[in-house]
Amino acid sequence: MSTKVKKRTLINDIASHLEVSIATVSLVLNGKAKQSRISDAVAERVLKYVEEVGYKPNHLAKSLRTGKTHVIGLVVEDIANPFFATVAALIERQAFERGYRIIYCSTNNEPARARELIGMFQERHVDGFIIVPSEGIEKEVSDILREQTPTVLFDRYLPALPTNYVVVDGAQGTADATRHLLAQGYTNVAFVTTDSTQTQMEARLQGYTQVLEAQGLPQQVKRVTISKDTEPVIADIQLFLASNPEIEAVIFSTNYLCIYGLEAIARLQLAIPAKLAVVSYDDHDLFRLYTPAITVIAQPVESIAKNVIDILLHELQHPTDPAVDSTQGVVLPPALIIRKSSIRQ
Amino acid sequence: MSTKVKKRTLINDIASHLEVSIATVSLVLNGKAKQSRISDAVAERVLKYVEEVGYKPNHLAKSLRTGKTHVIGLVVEDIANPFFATVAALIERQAFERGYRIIYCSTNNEPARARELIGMFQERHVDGFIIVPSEGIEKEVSDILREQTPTVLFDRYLPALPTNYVVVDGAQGTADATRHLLAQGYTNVAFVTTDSTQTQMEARLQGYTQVLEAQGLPQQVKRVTISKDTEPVIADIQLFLASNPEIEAVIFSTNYLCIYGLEAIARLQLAIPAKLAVVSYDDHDLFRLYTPAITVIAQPVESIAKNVIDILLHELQHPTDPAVDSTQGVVLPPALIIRKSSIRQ
DNA sequence: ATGAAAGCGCTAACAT
DNA sequence: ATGTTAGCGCTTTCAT
Repeated sequence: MSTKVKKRTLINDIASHLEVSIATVSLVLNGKAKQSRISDAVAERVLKYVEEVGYKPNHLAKSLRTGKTHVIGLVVEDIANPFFATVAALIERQAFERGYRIIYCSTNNEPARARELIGMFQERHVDGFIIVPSEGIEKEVSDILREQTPTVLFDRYLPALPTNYVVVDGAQGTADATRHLLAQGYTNVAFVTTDSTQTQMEARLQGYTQVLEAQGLPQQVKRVTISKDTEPVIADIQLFLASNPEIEAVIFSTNYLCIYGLEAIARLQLAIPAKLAVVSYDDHDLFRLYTPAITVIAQPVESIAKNVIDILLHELQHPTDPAVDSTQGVVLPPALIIRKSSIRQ
Repeated sequence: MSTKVKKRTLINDIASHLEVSIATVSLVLNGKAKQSRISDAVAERVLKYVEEVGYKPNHLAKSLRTGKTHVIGLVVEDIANPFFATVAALIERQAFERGYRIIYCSTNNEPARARELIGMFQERHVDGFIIVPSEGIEKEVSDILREQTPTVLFDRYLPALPTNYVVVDGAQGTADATRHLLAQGYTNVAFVTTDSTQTQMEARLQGYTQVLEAQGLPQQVKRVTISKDTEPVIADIQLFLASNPEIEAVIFSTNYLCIYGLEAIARLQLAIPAKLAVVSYDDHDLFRLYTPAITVIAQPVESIAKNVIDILLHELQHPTDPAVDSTQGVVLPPALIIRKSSIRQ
């Protein structure tokens, strides 16, 4: 005598209880009653009983059969970064409402990990991908494209590949910030960025370069190497600022660089904005609440999420002919939010 | 002539190419070659060819057959909260290394959403659950337990239910912080918390109450109602502080309450710590970098993650007799990190 | 030591 | 209008 655990209700149980075939049940459940000319009476009985016993179809079996999992794989750089966390949350909510689930993972910008995660998502048979691409994963992404899995990149894109993408106009954001600083009377503006050559980083740098070149003003670009260990990053920024005392204002190309930068500035005891004006990319609790509050180039997170999910769901629901390139590239405008850290006193 | 997309390699293809049965291939792939007395020669040929063609078994089929998905469902309060984000990242990494995948979702502390998510994870046949329980989800959790799905709660637990859990000693954390403030000479210490009756919140409050009672000092407890809209929360804290000018120090029971609190304090232009000393739960970039830096009761995130995943994987790999209660409750110590915001000047 | 075959639960083409 | 049945790709028992 074995202690049997209560068994789940199966489609079979429904069918035999109702004395109809399992096909009828399946058809009704999948909203194909009408087109299969199943009588309303039967359809109703099925629906009622299904509700009554709380029958839930086995997704594994369903997916195995249909080849669709209704799961989207989301590969971001770092889910603990508020920018990505916010976009992910917005995407998740919208996808959920439209019947899709999101599974997400962070690459920490390590190509090896990105490859691993994409592979894992493929093994899990995701229906589509949303990817914040690290450098050097062109091959994996093009493999996905070849298999015709709908995919949207965001935050940056891979110029070599014809993909859908949603990005923010980084050149415009930085240019706006740079002009704002010049208008405040700062003439010696520095730009602190990473050593990455990803599209969004290059664009942000370009906005800075172009404005200063046009004005014939000196440029000071510092490229920082990001490591898991935060201390060297802070020390690097600190050294840069200490060795270039002529700098009056600095723009940080990402939220985490600015966080490190604020630490460096605090150690150097430079008053913001009296000794050094500060502008950062991305809004953040810290920047709003810092004393003084930090001026930021904010990215339109709601709009990013909406565009990403709209494009992806459209492709998922209207498969396109791979022969024609129906790829979409969306570029959204950033917004400069001016706070005390960049106002000349 | 249809344009056939390149077909995935199946276990069948492997078997027929190698002219062995698919059972042999399956057995070898699952490390059961030895116990099925398959010749080393054959096993080696299989492994070599599998490697060569990059065969990846279909997880859906595998799961349908075995009933195991090797996926763990992680239900947290808010994945954008750095505390949960950090614990989630640590759990994910450890689980990954041991062959398990994590899918996670935020409840925003809404019981309805928690129920929905747990249901969704069950539909996806997760092998186990890690849950930060909202109030009022005792029924769903006890359903999970009845189905004998291994489960671990963390951050708080459900006293009515015999579950595994990993929590931090909130009473001790708050008591340490309160004693520290008293030692600094502050006698009028307030405690700002939420209106939640979750175990961790009650414990944190208790630590405060007990210390002040023991000293015969006055207590000032403010319970704030959290809403999606941040403005009323800030206003509420601001009003509380403004109406009780005798308060010399305040302890916030969560990181987000303190963030709202800092905003309120800034609006009231109260100097920290000259006019008001501040201590918060959880460490955070903002607290480290704020001027002055904020004293915090830090939770041992690595240890929380390690305990959670160890307990869960143990249960997953060594199913226990449901008749005996082998449930584990782990209580970890917090650490008081003293910074300038609580040092009397 | 290896192979044949029965399912896991569901969908959908085909029969009736 | 409804029922029968062949798989989806894999694991595992049982037979050889």
